[in-house]
Amino acid sequence: MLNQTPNLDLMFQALADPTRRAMIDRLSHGPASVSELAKPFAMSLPAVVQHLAVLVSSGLVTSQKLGRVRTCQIQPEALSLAEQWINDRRTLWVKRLDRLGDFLAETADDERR
Amino acid sequence: MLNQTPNLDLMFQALADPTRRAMIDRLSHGPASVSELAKPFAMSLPAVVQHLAVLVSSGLVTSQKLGRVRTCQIQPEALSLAEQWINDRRTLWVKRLDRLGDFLAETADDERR
DNA sequence: TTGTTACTTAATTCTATGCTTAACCAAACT
DNA sequence: AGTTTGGTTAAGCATAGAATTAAGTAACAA
Repeated sequence: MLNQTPNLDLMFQALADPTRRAMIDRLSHGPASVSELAKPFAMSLPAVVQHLAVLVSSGLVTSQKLGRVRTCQIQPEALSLAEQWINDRRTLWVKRLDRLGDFLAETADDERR
Repeated sequence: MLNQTPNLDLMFQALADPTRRAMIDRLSHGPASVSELAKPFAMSLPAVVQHLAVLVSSGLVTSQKLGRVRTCQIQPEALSLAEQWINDRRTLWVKRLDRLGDFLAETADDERR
């Protein structure tokens, strides 16, 4: 059923487009139909739907159709995954800086003796 | 000096490529030269340098040349910015869920009376 | 049943991205 | 001085991405 296997390539690719980020922004306030999502944009409906498809296949958004309206919502676990990846790398770098700081402090300490 | 004005489009675009994420991963352990960065990859040096250029113009990485070797390092504030964007949207969604939960709990409460 | 709404599909166009090879430059050895 | 090392520049190519228009379907409403 789910073809939204979360994948960092697809997720970051999806987030790289301002239209798609605006759509996520909208969805962060609650679910929306395709035409609701499309309203703020000066582009054709098929274009919006293509953007939506990118978001869905990245796993960041899910959607289901009821009658003739398709409702979309954010997938917070997927967002979390992307967030985590960045955080992990950033944290690693900061920890390394800390160790470097310790080392320099120690060296300065040795100098003083 | 800095053409790395952090820009979400460019940052997420930069993060969307596995080669570039691997480069960031490498740099999260400490600075590296261009050829050090290139070593793990089965692609030409110019290709690696092009990836590096994407990272630099996104603001995620900086580099400077000393003699003939260019040293690269991660820019954690830029990473932070991307991380923040995701976190803000995800958090908004979760808060909305909480309010919805409260509402449903209240409604159930009313039912019981 | 006829029209309108809410999408969906398909074909096309144009630009951007990721890669390659070849040639070049300048610092550092020998 | 000559060579290797580390990186840069440029040109070209193939694939992927963002948009368009036109035509189609299926649900609901009058």
